[in-house]
Amino acid sequence: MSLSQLEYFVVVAEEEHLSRAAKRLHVSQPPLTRQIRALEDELETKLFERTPRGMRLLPTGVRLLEHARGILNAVERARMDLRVGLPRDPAR
Amino acid sequence: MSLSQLEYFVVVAEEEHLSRAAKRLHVSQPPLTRQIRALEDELETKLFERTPRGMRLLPTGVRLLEHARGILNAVERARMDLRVGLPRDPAR
DNA sequence: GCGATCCAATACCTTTTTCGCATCGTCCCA
DNA sequence: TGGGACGATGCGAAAAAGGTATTGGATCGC
Repeated sequence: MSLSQLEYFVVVAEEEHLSRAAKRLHVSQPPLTRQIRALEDELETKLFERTPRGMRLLPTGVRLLEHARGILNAVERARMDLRVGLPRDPAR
Repeated sequence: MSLSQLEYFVVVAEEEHLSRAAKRLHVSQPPLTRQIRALEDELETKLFERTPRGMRLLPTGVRLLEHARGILNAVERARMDLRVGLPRDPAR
């Protein structure tokens, strides 16, 4: 599980569509297919149901989506917090 | 910033020593040097002070350490939560 | 039914990243 | 001043990620 896989996963989950997600992520569709599949393989769970219209989240996917957003937000908070010169508690 | 970089960082911070950290992580020392440096480069901050005895966390590093542990714990919780068969709320 | 269309999946190759081994430079101490 | 213990660096190999082209399959319009 990598952070980019989680980013990919979140966008695919939001778009319910690999090609649109790929466009949003500025990558091509095949890597997305592979990374999503790699995620499913590693977690030993299907995250999406493949339909002729696109990808629909399965219940396990919904659960991962919450986790993934939390993790990515935490990463973003860390980045913000470390931004040079920013004191620990600017209000004090 | 990648999850493995954060794992590396946490262990180096705990050991205050690249070679010992490398042993714990089952990698060799050079990749550790490089990944830590890559992290510092990306965050545009020094995380460790290099001493003849090893590596000592700088204040920014201490801050990142808290974030890193939180993120890695969140990842671990996600993994646990997705483990097959585990219902959402086993108590109900 | 049948071709066109729109999906995701696969094959194949290229590029990027990561890793390990060997070695270096530096500092400290006996 | 020589040896030992650090982290840093050079370099070639291995692994991971990405891109283009293509395939397979389901649906829709005619």
